[in-house]
Amino acid sequence: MSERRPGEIPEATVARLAVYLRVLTGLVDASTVTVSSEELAAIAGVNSAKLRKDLSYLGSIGTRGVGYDVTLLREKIASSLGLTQRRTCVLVGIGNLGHALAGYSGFSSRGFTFVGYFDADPGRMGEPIADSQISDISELESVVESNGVSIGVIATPAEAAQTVCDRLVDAGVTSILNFAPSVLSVPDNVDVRKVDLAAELQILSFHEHRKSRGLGDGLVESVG
Amino acid sequence: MSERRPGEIPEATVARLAVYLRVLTGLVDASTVTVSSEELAAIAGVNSAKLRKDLSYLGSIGTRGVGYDVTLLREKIASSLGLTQRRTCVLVGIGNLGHALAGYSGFSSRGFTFVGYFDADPGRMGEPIADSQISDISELESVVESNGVSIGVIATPAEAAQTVCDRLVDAGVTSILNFAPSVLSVPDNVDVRKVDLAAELQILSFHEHRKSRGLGDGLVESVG
DNA sequence: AACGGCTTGTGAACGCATGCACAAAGTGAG
DNA sequence: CTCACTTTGTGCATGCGTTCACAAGCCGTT
Ligand SMILES: NC(=O)c1ccc[n+]([C@@H]2O[C@H](COP(=O)([O-])OP(=O)(O)OC[C@H]3O[C@@H](n4cnc5c(N)ncnc54)[C@H](O)[C@@H]3O)[C@@H](O)[C@H]2O)c1
Ligand SMILES: NC(=O)c1ccc[n+]([C@@H]2O[C@H](COP(=O)([O-])OP(=O)(O)OC[C@H]3O[C@@H](n4cnc5c(N)ncnc54)[C@H](O)[C@@H]3O)[C@@H](O)[C@H]2O)c1
Repeated sequence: MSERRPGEIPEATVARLAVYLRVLTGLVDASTVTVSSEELAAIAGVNSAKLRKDLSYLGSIGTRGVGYDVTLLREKIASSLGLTQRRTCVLVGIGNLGHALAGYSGFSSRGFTFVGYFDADPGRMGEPIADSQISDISELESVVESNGVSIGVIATPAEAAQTVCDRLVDAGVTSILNFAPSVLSVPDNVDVRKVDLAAELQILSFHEHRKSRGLGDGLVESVG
Repeated sequence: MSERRPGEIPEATVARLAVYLRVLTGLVDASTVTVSSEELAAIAGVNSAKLRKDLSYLGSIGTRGVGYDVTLLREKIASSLGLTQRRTCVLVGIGNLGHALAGYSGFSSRGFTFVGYFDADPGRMGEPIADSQISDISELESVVESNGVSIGVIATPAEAAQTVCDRLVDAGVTSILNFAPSVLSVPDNVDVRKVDLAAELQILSFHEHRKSRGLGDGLVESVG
């Protein structure tokens, strides 16, 4: 009953696998051959037992008494994350943030190929961007369909996000990364991840607040 | 033992409070007076029981049979997140991403004031940016100390992140938002949140992989 | 003032995630 | 081959987070 089917990796683990992958790539570059769970966990900033449990979902990869083969482990994680094939993406909303994302080389080096950059502003049409150019949003569907794009990145204002999302989904996109501060509704088969930078700062603000509260006195304010 | 001290809000709840706050601000703008947990939860995209439990950590705010006073609830959440005072921040690393962040108006409108933009590139010194200008990284400490800055945002390359982080912490910053793909070590009293965009795409990639696996056959690939 | 209808606040059950602690399993020396 | 040493993989306990379900409480009506 508590058995987890092979291939069923917990969500929290998946998020950390991406971190391990990055660390391992660094180790490969440094020609490191093997690494113990203790070392790897230290670099990745996690508990070593947690790391071993995470890796155990991929099967038995390590060698007791030795550790993990860096190259092999890296490949195994990449394969689990579906990174053996490059994934095609489109970016919608080429403003402030969109330009930064388009100019970032880290996506390509990690296996993501952007095949389209779309904006609604007619004045931006044709503007060169990252070895390509900005296309009109009207071409979204044809590019998505002809390239079999599976991931859409939304960097439009919040008001436009749901509309853009609907168009992406209708065209066949099944994963969305949303930078707009808005909640998207999508069918069950579509995954959405959001990046809410203002919320990140507010969470930090909360902890600042909590810390400064503790300094003055040990009293808890209570009304009523 | 299972009692939670008043003021002790779970981490998962804090993250959602930021979302509720944004939704409520929208409702205030639309002159909405009261809202039920069911309505608010629908807009925020969460389960209504979860929302009520989240709000219950702030005290008893709603009115049974009626719902929540939008303005009051908004203020209560803002206060819990420590947003009654504006928070001062600095941004380090004014490249691709740094420019986008500096040009974003959403931070200021949500209570965050950036009092310094720093870069190590001498060629960028004095370049105008967001009603201010780029300062040399050597001025970091004095600006942080004289403004009582509590939040530092790092948008430098990964190699520089730990060094910048150490300087921020030494200067008195106690919260850090890190965009560089690197794990930062900090003292216990400092909070770090990281935004790893490539990891976000990799998590989506995992789910794409999982989805496409289920389509072909029910077989699990296993290498003996 | 009593009642019916609605919505909050929360007890309780469940499931997921974390971390300890150790048996199992491999290595290498002698 | 045996033994001492190292490190993995995991059973188990604990804690956190989510969801259900409902008693408690408030409002408007009669
Ligand atoms: N810039 C940041 O650092 C930052 C930080 C946090 C959140 N965000 C969020 O990211 C999103 C983008 O921010 P930005 O600063 O780049 O805004 P921006 O206004 O600079 O850019 C938005 C772009 O989207 C385009 N657009 C508008 N409607 C569109 C549509 N229907 N289809 C296609 N394109 C459309 C606009 O023409 C514009 O180019 C916003 O939702 C913002 O809240 C940005
Ligand atoms: N641009 C993106 O969309 C994006 C996406 C994901 C992650 N990131 C990460 O965000 C970070 C910044 O990305 P970017 O695209 O803006 O890179 P960038 O190279 O355009 O900008 C980095 C800036 O940091 C400055 N810098 C370098 N060392 C410094 C130091 N010690 N002190 C102060 N400033 C220093 C550089 O002069 C440069 O201006 C990187 O770590 C990158 O991996 C960026």
